[in-house]
Amino acid sequence: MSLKIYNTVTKAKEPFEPIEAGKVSMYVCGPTVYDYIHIGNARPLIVFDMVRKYLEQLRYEVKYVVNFTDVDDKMIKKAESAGITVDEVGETYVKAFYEDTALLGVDPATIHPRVTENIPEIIGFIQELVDKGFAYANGGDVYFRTAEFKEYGKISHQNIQELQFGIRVEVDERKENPQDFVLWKGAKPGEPKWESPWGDGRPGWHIECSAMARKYLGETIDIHGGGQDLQFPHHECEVAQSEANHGQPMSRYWMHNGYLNIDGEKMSKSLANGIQVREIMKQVTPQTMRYFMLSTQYRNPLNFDGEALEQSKRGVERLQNSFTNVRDRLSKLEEGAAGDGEADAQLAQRLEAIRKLYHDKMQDDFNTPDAITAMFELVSEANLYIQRERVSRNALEQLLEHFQEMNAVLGILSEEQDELLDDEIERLIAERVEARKNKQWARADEIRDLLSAQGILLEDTPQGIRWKRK
RNA sequence: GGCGCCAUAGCCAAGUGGUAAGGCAGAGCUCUGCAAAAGCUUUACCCCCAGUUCGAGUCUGGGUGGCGCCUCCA
Repeated sequence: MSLKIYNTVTKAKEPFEPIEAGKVSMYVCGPTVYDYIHIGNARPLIVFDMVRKYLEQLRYEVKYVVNFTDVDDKMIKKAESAGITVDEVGETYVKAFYEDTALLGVDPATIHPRVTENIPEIIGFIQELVDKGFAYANGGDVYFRTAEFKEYGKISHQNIQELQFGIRVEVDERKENPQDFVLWKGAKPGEPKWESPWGDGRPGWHIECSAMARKYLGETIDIHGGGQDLQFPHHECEVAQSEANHGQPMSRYWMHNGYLNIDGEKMSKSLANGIQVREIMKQVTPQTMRYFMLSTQYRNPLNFDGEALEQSKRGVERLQNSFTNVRDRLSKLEEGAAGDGEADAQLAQRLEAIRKLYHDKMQDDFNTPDAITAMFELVSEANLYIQRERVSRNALEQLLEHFQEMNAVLGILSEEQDELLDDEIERLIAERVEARKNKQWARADEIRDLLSAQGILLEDTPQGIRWKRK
């Protein structure tokens, strides 16, 4: 089996073939840095982090670009209300972005370019469009001439004639056609501005991605991703700009993740149900959040609520217990321990089947729910195996390696080794071992309760005592 | 008005022609000094009605019920 990706443009799963063998260029639209990122931002971040990591697991060299929009209306408004500069707003929330994504187990992209650092490239891009007749200046603004781009509508699958323009947002009278969109906005007094052939101003929203994708990844890239909400108008406009200018596809594959709803409703300012990542992550581990986000296929809608989170937490506990217990069993294994040859052979066979399941599902348009199922099957095998009297070092290591392979992409297990780092606790554990040997059950229970109050759970196994943090 | 998505057990969620994965929760049992962890057992007329087919959650048509987009929300 080979990797298949659902392409929004063709509405079908297509075999993945990058432009250059062994390499993948990937662009995902990042946030406008005017506030802390919210739980809705977290979904594409986690989804495409997973995609990137899986591609890397397949040995692709991935160049991953996520931009920051650090100048636009919202930025300006924020700067005004906070009494600071637009640059300062950007600095603050870019920094916060890195902190918050780290809480989600999301790795930084290869490059995080900012709009304000790419103004010359953006102006150059617009100039090319003007020169080619795909754009026109009017009253300090520059607009894209949608009538000149025949394929306008191919991302959102909208018939341009049927779109109702001006319903939600007023149509600017400087446009030739209502469906035209702005590439360059003339600056109003007090707004951030850059010099351009059309007067002082700043880039429109869509042009930045076209310009930066080209600069960092080339005229045609392999994968372009983002939330479904960006499908129209943002990606539609990006495609129009880039393909009008270059005469070749902007991206071979377009991926869009589904919406994240909150308590069954769309997250919106009017409902005031937005949840900041940094707030919710005070209560949730990265593993639980990723489990939650990846337990539904990325294209489907996902509902965020307390129960879903609780269920995710329990699921992670089962996975984590198994992983930790395998490692514990390995640590207690005496030198030269031999397993049961037949059982080991059987296990090896099962592990291979589970590994295949994982990859088959991941390669089917990143079916992470089924990939997680594969991990649960691994849990079942692991739990049965470690209860055997005779186990082999090799088999235990194999189990751990299979956990780790899946986890490298999913990030739903903590692989950190807990340390006790406390002599008093170690003393109590040792004392309890003695107490149990002498059948002093009252004392044994007392110690267990004592440690439980300190967040240390004790579990008795045939191989000895096992402890873990709550 | 146009375009599109979704409907599977109490909850979450796979499955796209061959008599329904997995997880959470619940019940019972086993193991355990007691626990915990774990194991075993147990829970589905796949929204409705037609049709295609030897055979349909799975394809087609029609309903019903949710939801999204239609210029700056990931």
